[in-house]
Amino acid sequence: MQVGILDTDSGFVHVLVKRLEAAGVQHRVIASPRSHDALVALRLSAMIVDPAVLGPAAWSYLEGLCARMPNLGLVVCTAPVAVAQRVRGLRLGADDWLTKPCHPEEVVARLEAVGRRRSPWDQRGEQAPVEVGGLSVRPDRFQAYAGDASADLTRREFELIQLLAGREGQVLPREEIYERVWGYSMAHGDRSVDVFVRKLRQKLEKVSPGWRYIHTHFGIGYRFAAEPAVAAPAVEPERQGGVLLSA
Amino acid sequence: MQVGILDTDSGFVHVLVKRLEAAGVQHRVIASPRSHDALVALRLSAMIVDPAVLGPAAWSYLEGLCARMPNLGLVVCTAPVAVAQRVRGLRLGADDWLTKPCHPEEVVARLEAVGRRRSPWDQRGEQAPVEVGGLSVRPDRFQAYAGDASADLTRREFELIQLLAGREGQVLPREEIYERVWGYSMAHGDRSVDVFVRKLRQKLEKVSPGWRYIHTHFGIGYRFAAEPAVAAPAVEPERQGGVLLSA
DNA sequence: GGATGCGTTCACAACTCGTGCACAGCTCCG
DNA sequence: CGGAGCTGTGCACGAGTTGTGAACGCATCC
Repeated sequence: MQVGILDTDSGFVHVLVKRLEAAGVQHRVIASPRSHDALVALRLSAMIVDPAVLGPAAWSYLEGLCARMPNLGLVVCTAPVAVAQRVRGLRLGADDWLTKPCHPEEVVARLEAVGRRRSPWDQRGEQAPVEVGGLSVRPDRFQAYAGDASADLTRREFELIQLLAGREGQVLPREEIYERVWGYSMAHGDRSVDVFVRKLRQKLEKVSPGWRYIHTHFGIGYRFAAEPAVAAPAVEPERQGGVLLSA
Repeated sequence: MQVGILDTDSGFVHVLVKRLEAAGVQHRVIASPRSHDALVALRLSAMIVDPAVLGPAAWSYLEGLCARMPNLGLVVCTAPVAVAQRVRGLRLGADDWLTKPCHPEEVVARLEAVGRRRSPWDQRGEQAPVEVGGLSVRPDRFQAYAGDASADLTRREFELIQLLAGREGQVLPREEIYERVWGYSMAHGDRSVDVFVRKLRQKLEKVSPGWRYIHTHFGIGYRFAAEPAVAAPAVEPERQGGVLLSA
């Protein structure tokens, strides 16, 4: 988990950093506000923010941040403010809202609590393997099995197939896939999803030849379902024409 | 989201319940501690707990709860305690820890923040499938089902059948169909609706042979209704058409 | 420092879907 | 019964979407 700290209170930041180090949490201090794109590039899992740093545009900045990176864990840490402010922040998308002075140990604990919920695939060891149509995806090994064949999966590949197989039969729009796997919203022209679908198809083809698992829905996204590859399944492929009428 | 409230502070509970009602959140008050199994049966998404209710076994009770229901959002709400206690609770698996007195509005906001993260794929409001005369159109799959046969639908096809089937029995004028599905008004001489009706008829015929779902009303538009395809043209049961035209 | 593996981006090929058109078949009305 | 106007159907084109191979940057590991 990579945590970003956006705050100017150097004393607080210093103490916090020491705690994070003690807890073995990766982190980086962000001295001044940055564009959302710049933050995306940092690949953060969570952020600790004091909106005071952001000046008058704080609310819209936070709102934009939550829109751009829906999977970012956001812990706000401010001087005492009215309840209404805290509620507004939480409604906006913040995961927690602490009031200074706060104990760094508690900040870390809350950060971990947020992270625990944030991305289910981080706790993959505890997740039950997904078993669909003769294929099983094992979270504890980053592998896909079918019979006695198996394929190693990279992190992205694993997250992608985990998401797809976990929603067997449903068509997942590209945007949703991107948000859930990558953690932030898709930029126009981004083809990463397609590329990883291709990689997965290649690996699955090797593991379980003659079967097709990831189906394209043109203009929408992808759907996971175990179906024989070539032989025409009951209704699926349309070979249009009078055949239909004569049937 | 079904929320459980486990607390004996009746004043607090009362105010909280009113807030939850105002926010339209399903909830139920749990007067006294129950076994984990009993809680599982309640199908809660989240819980608000004051561990004071639990007596000396509070920690182990909470620990067991988190182990038994890892997906349960857990918001703890106590009288002031030491930081170490809060940290312990959060580490144990609690998602948030509030100190009384706390504003009910904030409790609800934090509950929602927890729910937002809890399990991302539970919260996607799934559109209900349209079920008409043995045919079901599933919005989450972009498919039409009848029995065990199914057909993939393209976006336009799906939107069109969704509209028609959603207004079973009604005759929809071409212009209205066009405006609702295409989003803008039909140019003179545009035959797109007809073409897509044809495509849908082909696919539905294959999914559910012997049935006719999309009926033409000459000069007006189309009507969706499940009717056996009549091979015998002798006695036409289509007296409806004339009625409609004369009306 | 070099090698390897991963994620991303790019360019081009292949494909799908939506649409317009032409013609055939049908319905309604006089 | 015949004609005008709708509707059904097949075909083909083009824009936009997706598949695919390769190259690049970056991090990690030796």
